[in-house]
Amino acid sequence: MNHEEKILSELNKTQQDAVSKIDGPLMVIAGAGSGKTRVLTYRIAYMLTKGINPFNILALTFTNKAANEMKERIKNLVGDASAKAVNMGTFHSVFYKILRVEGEKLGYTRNLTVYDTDDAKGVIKNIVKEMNLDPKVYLPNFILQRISAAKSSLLSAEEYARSPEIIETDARIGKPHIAEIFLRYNARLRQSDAMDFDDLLYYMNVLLRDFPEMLYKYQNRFRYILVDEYQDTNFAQYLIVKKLAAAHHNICVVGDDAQSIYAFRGANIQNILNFKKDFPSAETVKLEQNYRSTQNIVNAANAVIKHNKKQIHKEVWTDNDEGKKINVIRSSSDSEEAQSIAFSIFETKQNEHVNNKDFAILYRTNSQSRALEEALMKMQIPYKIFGGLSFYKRKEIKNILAYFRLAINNYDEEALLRVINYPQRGIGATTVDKLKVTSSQNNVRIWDYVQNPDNLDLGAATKAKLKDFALRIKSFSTMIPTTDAYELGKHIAISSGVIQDMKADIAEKDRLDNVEGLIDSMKEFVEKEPETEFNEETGELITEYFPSLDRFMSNVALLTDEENKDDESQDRVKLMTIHASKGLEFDYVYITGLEENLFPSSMSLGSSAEIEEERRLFYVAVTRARKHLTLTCAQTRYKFGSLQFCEPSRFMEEIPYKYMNVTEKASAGRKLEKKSPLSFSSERDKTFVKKVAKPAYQKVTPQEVNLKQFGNPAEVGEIVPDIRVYHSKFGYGQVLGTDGAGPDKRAVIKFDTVGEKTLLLAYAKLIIPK
DNA sequence: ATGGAGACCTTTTTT
DNA sequence: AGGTCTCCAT
Repeated sequence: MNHEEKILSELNKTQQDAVSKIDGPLMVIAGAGSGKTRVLTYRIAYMLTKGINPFNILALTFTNKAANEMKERIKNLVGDASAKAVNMGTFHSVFYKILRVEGEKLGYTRNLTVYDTDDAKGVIKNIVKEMNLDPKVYLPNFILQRISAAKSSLLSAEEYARSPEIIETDARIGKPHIAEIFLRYNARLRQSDAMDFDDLLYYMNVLLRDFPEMLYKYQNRFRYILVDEYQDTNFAQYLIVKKLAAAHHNICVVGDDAQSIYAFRGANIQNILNFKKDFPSAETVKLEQNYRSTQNIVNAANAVIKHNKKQIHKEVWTDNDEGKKINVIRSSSDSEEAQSIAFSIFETKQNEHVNNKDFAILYRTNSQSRALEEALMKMQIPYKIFGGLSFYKRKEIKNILAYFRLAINNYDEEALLRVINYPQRGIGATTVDKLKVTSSQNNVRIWDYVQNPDNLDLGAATKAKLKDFALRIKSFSTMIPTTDAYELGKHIAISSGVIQDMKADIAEKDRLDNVEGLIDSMKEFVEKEPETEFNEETGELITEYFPSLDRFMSNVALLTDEENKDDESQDRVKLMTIHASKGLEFDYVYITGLEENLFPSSMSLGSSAEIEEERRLFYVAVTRARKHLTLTCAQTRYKFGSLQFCEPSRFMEEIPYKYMNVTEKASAGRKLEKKSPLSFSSERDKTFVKKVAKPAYQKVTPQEVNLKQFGNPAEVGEIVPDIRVYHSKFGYGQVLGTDGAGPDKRAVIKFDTVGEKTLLLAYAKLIIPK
């Protein structure tokens, strides 16, 4: 059997169709758990064994996680080299790479910075302020949504300002200056050599629209296009894909309309519904066999999604066992809900000899994670929160990254404003305001004034401080080409005073650890085998390059989450929002907070379209489970610090009772007599409320708890050859030897799972196991 | 210029 | 409850 046949032999008939039809347009409607990722990865592997150049394949995903996972799986099928060479990533990251190279045609440079949502909001806040508008009327969030919606539908700021309908709408809602803000916002970003998330898609469209040679180049480069989660693409994404595929027509889109959960940010289900119109010769393959879940789960999910009117017809079915009934636990309060989940996990682990990592707890909003964390801590169950306050969104990380950004791109104004007085160097709000005002009046970049403040109305001491700051940043900038990312990162962290500032405050310990963690990751970046890159002109493979700070930053810019490659080696319960769980699967799943106004969210009660999106979200949640599903809800919950009464979610009642098993929990764990599964008399509700008691627990940070189970933090002096240590990222290992002294002392450690690493002890946080 | 006290708002979901 | 913003005292 040759390689090709082997690939096909591991698939069912419909999957084979989806994999082997590589020429011409194809739409794959993939039901939940039907092996969608398998089809995508096997399809790419199949193409590679057929001799297609990986350079000509473009695979677009929605999240970094999905891209990494697919890359990993293709590697296992066809080997490292060709897997690496496939152009694979999120829409945003792939187009960012292209725009860094081609952006000069659009007036940007290679140092192009990406502004995240916080940066964008900062810009808007400044503009609202300098226009003397009421910040309560012109809320940054709202403005940004308007701008984002416009850009996602490829409407420029000028077109926005010219459109009578839009102007009328904005006037009607009492915000007539949005158009002006939009114009200034774009100008400000351009001046900062920066793009926001939506710009990456918008300008990619401009590039393909206004530069025929670019269209030609990328059409020929990306001869085979695959798009994952097609139901979640917005207009800008849709049009890029359509344009790129227009020459060769080798486009395969994979999606499931039932799992479209991003309409709120502009995703358009019509894209998948209209695929046949755009590509009349398109074939459609429907994957309907679910390999993931038990019959109970599949049946329940089907019953739920039936309540939606708009959908592509499909019958998802499974050959798997009937499985256990879906558990429903109703608790009196949010903290009790969390406790009963923790207890259920504990019990299941005992009875079925399974691991922590086989469990996932899903919730609608990030704020629900707190109660769950507390309960898990109390029961000593290790856990990991995915998403939420992601690593790269933490203040200390953003601060240090702002230094890096500013060193790379001196015009990055948001980065400049973030660090101009951090750590404090006597450049206070008054000075900064003066800089902002003068800069916007004279249309001069703030950076230029910081470098040369002589003509400004400022005291001599202040001017000296500004110059000093500029010189320092400049000195970082000049080091970029010659100093690797790790060395320069370390240098900036220290000589900017950031490290010292955090060391001064013992309460900043965790933050310091995070910054040191970032610098550790820079060391890894410098040491690891370089990513394969292409020379844009020749298509030639480049594997050797200098691991400079700007390269590091271009890799990090669009990461929204910590790398979690070693997830599976960490035995922890997983906590995440349902949105973040899309595409993943777990043996045991808990869906929490099934209450009206929470899930479905109170924000979505306005229209049936929004309720349907919430229902699809619930469908996604249910179909994450392989073996067993538990639904939980509480009768009271703290919201904004005050106690709220909650009704069970309508979604629970959409699951036929025959698939469920209902448990009611009072605070003492006492079982209550039950009548109908989900209705409670108001009187009983009151008795529940009385019993709500705050558990007495000691407030400890997750880090502390997680460390405690492994041992005590090691002093640098304790690290000697032969001892066993634990590292939060690499796990257990043995010290082979040490080298250097003082802050430069290093240890070579052989880790059980990841092999030998050299760590700088001042940065590595090692633990001596109990 | 800085820091602390108090008012105020928040919660969808993410690249 | 927790974070951010505003105002006032130092």
